[in-house]
Amino acid sequence: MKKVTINDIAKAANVAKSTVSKVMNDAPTVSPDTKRRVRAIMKQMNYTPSSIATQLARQSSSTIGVLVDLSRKADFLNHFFYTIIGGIENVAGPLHYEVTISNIQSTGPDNFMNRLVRGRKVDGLIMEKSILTREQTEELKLLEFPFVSIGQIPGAEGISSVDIDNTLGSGMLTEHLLEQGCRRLVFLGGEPADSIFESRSRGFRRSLKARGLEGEVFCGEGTVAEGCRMMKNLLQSGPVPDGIVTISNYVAFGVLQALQEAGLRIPADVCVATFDDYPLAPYTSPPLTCLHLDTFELGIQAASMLMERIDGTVTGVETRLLLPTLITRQSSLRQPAK
Amino acid sequence: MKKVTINDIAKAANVAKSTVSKVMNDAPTVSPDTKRRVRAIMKQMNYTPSSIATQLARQSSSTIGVLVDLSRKADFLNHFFYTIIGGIENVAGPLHYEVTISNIQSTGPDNFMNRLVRGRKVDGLIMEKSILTREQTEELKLLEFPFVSIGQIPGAEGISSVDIDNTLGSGMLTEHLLEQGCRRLVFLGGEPADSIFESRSRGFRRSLKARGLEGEVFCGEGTVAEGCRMMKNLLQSGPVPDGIVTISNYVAFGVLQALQEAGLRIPADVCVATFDDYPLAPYTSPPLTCLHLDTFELGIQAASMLMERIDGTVTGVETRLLLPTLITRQSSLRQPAK
DNA sequence: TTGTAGGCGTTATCAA
DNA sequence: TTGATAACGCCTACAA
Repeated sequence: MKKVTINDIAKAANVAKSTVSKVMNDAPTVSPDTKRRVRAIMKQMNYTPSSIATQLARQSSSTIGVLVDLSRKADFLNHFFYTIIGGIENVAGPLHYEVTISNIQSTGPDNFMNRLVRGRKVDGLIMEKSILTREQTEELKLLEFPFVSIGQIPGAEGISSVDIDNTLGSGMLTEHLLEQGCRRLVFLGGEPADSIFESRSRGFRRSLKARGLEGEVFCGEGTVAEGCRMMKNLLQSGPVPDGIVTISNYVAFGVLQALQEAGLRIPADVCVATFDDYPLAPYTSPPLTCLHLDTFELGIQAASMLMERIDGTVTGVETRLLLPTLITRQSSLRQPAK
Repeated sequence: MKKVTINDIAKAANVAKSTVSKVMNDAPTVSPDTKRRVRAIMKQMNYTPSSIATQLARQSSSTIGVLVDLSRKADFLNHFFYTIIGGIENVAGPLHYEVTISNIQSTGPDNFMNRLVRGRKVDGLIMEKSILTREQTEELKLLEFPFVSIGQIPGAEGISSVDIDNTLGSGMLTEHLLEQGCRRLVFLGGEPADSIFESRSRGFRRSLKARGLEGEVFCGEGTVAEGCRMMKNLLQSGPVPDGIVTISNYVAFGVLQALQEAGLRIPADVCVATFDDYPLAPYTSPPLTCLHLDTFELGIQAASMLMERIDGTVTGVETRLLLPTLITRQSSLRQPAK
């Protein structure tokens, strides 16, 4: 596979290589005639320009980087990664940008800041909210390097981000349960350190307060086992709640188990509604009422925000919040909708 | 952010830029003294070499491409993508290779073959078995372009690939059920056109035959609903099987539902064992016996095979098969292991 | 409308 | 041990 370069084309077409270059970029200062001729030769010789040489000449990598922490296995990203990447590629591709995945290893001088940012391997960066340190975000801002966070970074101002509107989302779940006649609501969450727990539980409390009600919030590991344990505790101590909002499908699954073991009827005795809509959620017994999060759109928005910043169209800080969708199923439907 | 180049360093250090280059590559023909001096200046001026310029000079992109079809939503990759990428990055990263994800859109002259392969944007390619056309694989072979397939391509010879040993895997599941005393076994699969169905059902049949037994094989869409439907059909027509091997967690989930609705006891009346080990599998009722597939290792093997071919260490065609792991849970354990 | 020449930031090959 | 100098393959004034 010997590579044919712009020079070969120039020779074969009997023109200067600058003319060939102009043809490739469809410059208006080239006669239609030579354009045709050069193009024919390019096709005939099976020529494709070297993207690397173009990048060097243009001083742009035409690549956006997606930074992940591959050492974290049970990540939010784990389940949504493919879809998010799909969304990103969906806007980057048509703009002739490549998407590269980079593991963020802080080890040595080979870290992403040097490799990708200073080494100009990428023109911009997208990452999950919690993988950058404070210093790293500051450095990126200082370098005026374009980047967009997926998920809002709590406490960090001046960073553009896209996120699901978690607070609104738990409001939707909560109000749905209230509409179904629930009055003693409980929110079962995950890791308290995770900012998602904060925003979701906040929406829960706020919705209740708007109706003059109150509800308790619990947190744990966010696993099936933990959801089950938390629910069992609730059943033993104090009055049994009649509506449960959970932070994830895992916790919801544990809750369903605990309730069934206790012989409670769902949704007659207790309604359950949860964040996330995993593929199996329609098939639990009973099927789970879920809040669907459009992660493909999350990727699209993140990438389009980034592209705006890369080409300089937009400079300011911006946060876009996406609306979740409530999907009602049996676990919360007391009077089946018609 | 004004960029400091090799020239700036050369000037500041009072040496030729070729010397600076040598220092960067730790050439033995540079005195330790100047090395120290140049390095100090590089650090002081916060210099990082331009990877693009390096790539052009070295005629290598130091990038491997992962080709996916992002238009296919419910893909095998959907669930394992993150882990596979993790494995790939795990070998590419330390070798200073970047990993870029590319959507395979055949549209126009902007297809991957031109953009990535001919445009030399990547040094090699990894893709899922079924996204390349026959012509494309032939063209890659013709160009002697390094690529590795995840999953064996049925009928296509001369392509290096990594795969789970599916035939062996269904053998493991089948024999496990036989050991538990099952005698009337059935295999419930997915799309018959998918080569995975072929290899997995083959292993099922082969295992039974080795013991002088036979079992029926059914196929469908591979969804929960379809699994449920297939199982119900089985319960109505003919003798009820006492052991079910399913091609995926989805089908298994449907099977569990059907069996429970029919009032059959698991595993007393019917045992269930399935391919794949999704996060919720330990929490179904009863917990599912699964065949765990090490997708991280899949990524590792694919990437290391590719790297061998990129640097020319290995040239021949090779297929690596990975051993799955049987994880026994209640759905198939008649006499609880001690 | 086309061609010439220099630049993008490295690496590599020789001389010095 | 170092330093010119020419690649690498493309883009972009500017000149013809």
